[in-house]
Amino acid sequence: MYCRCFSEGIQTTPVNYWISGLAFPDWAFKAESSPGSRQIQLWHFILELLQKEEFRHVIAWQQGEYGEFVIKDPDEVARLWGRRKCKPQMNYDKLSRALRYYYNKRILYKTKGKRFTYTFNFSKLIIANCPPWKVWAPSAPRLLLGSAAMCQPTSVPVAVQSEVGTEATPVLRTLTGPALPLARSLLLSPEPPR
DNA sequence: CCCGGAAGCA
DNA sequence: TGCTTCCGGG
Repeated sequence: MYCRCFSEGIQTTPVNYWISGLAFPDWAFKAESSPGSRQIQLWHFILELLQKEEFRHVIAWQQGEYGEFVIKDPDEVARLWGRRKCKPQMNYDKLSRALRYYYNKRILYKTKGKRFTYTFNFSKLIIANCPPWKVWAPSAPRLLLGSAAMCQPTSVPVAVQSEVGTEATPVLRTLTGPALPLARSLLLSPEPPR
């Protein structure tokens, strides 16, 4: 039977994604970035929900750890995910199992003690989806601390891209506002907490 | 709730 | 490969 649920729920938005007001590289959201599967990825979908204000009562970023988010309405998130994937029997139990598979892939980790709360590992997410032609040569001087810094995100503030080659910490000092968290995530997170 | 093994599916 | 489904266990 033909499934038309793709047209329902959340629409697929084009370019320029924003997370809590800061730019996020568009290639990180492209399904083509993940070889082998052109289906929508769960982490992609979660990011999509988080990006939209109309779902703030369902899922939202949490103050505190950067990348930390809370699923305020697990049933609704599962319903929306099931709609997108044409799996009407989806529920939070199954969805959370899929999220748990991200632990070993280091895309997500659980914030223990906090209910329905997970944290994105942005450095892993970016390095895993950064196209090869945008990854700097390994022979290039190790200017930054983390492996994610090998990437050159397209939508990151110009100040980061241009000055990132000199010194890391002065750049962070010059950055203000919402750009800071991403810069910190990229520059100061060599390896995420296990 | 949260975890992760196991099997199955496209 | 990236889930989906099911489930025993903590």
